[in-house]
Amino acid sequence: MVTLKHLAEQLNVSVSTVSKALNDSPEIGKDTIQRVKELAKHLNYQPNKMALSLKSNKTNTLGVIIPDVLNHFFAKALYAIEMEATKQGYNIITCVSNELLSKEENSLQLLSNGSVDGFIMSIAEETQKKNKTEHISRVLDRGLPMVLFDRVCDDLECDKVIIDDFGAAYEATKHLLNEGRKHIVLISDIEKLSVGKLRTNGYLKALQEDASYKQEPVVISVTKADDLEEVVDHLFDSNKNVDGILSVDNTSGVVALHKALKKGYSIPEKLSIIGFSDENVLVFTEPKLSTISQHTFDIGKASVKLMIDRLNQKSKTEHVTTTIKTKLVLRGTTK
Amino acid sequence: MVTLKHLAEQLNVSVSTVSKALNDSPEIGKDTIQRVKELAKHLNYQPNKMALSLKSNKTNTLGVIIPDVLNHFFAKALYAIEMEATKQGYNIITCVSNELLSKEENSLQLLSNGSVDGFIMSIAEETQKKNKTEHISRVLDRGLPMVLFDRVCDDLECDKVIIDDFGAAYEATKHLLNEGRKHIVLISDIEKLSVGKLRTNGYLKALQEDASYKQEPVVISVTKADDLEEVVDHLFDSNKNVDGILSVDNTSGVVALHKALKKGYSIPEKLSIIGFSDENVLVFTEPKLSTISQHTFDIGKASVKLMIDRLNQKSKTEHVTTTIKTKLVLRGTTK
DNA sequence: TGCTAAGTGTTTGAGCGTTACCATGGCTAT
DNA sequence: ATAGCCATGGTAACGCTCAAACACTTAGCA
Repeated sequence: MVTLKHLAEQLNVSVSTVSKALNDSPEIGKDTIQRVKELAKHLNYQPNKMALSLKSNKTNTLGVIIPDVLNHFFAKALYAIEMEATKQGYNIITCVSNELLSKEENSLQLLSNGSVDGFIMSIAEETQKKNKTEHISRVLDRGLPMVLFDRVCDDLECDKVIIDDFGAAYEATKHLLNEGRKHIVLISDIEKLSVGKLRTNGYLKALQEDASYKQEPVVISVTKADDLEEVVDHLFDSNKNVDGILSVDNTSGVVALHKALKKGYSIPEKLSIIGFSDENVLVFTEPKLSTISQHTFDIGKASVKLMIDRLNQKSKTEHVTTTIKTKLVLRGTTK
Repeated sequence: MVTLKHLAEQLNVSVSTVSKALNDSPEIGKDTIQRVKELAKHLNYQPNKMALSLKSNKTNTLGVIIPDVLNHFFAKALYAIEMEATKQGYNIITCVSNELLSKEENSLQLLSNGSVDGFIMSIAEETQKKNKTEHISRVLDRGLPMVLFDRVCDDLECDKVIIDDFGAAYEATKHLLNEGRKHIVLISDIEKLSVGKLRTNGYLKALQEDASYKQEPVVISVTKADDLEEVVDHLFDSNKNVDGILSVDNTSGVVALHKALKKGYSIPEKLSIIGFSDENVLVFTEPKLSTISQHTFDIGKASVKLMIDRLNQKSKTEHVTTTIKTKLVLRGTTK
């Protein structure tokens, strides 16, 4: 690895002259600057990142902790974060918590040693269930900025990027009601998460507000351990007259659609289905699933922006919560 | 941030005493060690990563460059890499090349400044098409180790993790032939990639070896720009008698299955389909797609292992290529 | 003419947080 | 006394930047 010292020796000047020359300092003569730069280019000199970070106490690196890369939502968020971070001159160190509190604690711990300038994260399922946040507060106390996205925690004082989960589910349910649906079932594999609860509440509220809706609300909660297909089968068995399904997670809408088609429901004539996701699953369904689009890319991008704003201003301004708009996209599974 | 200096001041000992105490040096008295450790724990002291890296010229960080996080194969590989790296005490800096040569060059360049101890990467599509590898050689020349996985390049002297693409496709085609299929079509959206070509060759070889197979081989190549569904429609139109489909990429098998069902083919009686992927898409199909399983998790894990082996031995041993076994998993779309 | 003042281009030195090596001082045992 | 051991302190170095110091030139003025 070629260092300033090497350059300095070759050019018979001091290390700091080389340093200043490379940084275009006005203190240095023009010809010297040129000589230095030429040699630097020729030897393919790269300033050592670690030395820079040590000196400046800035790493230009963000820690990103997501619960699950195999979940398309998080993969896309990660993609957006990586894109935006790169654009802004930051690298990202990625950790996957695997929905586990312990891994989350571990990752935060390990990266809080000057490895990163801040964290962008979405909280693990276990963490939300147990409602443990000390590990996060500890990071915050150290003065490391943090942006939480999607799965946030109201108790924590930091910047956040969320969507209007309640409103989105409310609007989707409203749409089904306006179609004249009389037996709308909600299915969710995220009922334990903050976002899941909010979406369920949106559904309940919409039903409750509609005086002409007679049916009791039906919330079907699936856990990771359950066999999703079995649950969906059971859904149809125990709700013979179902004419609307709202899936508030990534995948159950697709499964419900397949099962419904197999059972001979005519879609969207007799049964409407609305899913909750980005466009990833569309290639897999026929007709195309109507969905609430989360604009995942914008969520990731906004998270990075908030982080960089925070890093650029040491003055401790109020914490910001950005809400990304969702959009109900009607395709083939709604009237 | 609490440093050795802080601890030293508080304890009225020198910095080097603290350093040695924390590292359990036999030079230091037992009681001192204990006093130091207690305070360190109490103040939540963390050794500064940057200072350590600067000193030791080791970062314990790996650069991971993948073409596309939204592709399930790469997401899973990334997951495996992250898991294994964490287990071995390494962090990963993730970059997404987006299948672009320029981003790949950029990422390698930016991280070759002492940010990482080595690279694990899979080559971008554009890079493979243009067959440009100088940016990779440059990294290798600098002495940074690199492990290429899946999309490799034979010209580069480094460790590699691959699967037997040729053999896997050959075996799958053989299976279709053994079922008595007489008109087997291959569909691929990765025909431009090294792995795609190998798989196609496996298919061709199997057909060629079967004297009783009369039909000309049909290779349908889809590009990103094409509408996959249209192409599949066209496949069925122009191959009325198709009775076997081998999809050598991640998604086209699922689309083919859907279209075939819609067109009324009875599967697997009249038509067999074999896809090429991990288990991710299964939840979306009915019947379940038979696939060649790539053991993506093992690929990621093996990549990290190779890298760490390489890092732990400075003696320049021969470069290794690990081949991960594939497995033909027969489910609902084959007899 | 001689001396200071100001400017120019450079070097020196300290410090970021660590650790490795060497030095020091106090003690005991011969 | 002095060799030998123990516990600790001091220094340099990793690669970098920044403030301060230093030469050396030129201008300004008595």
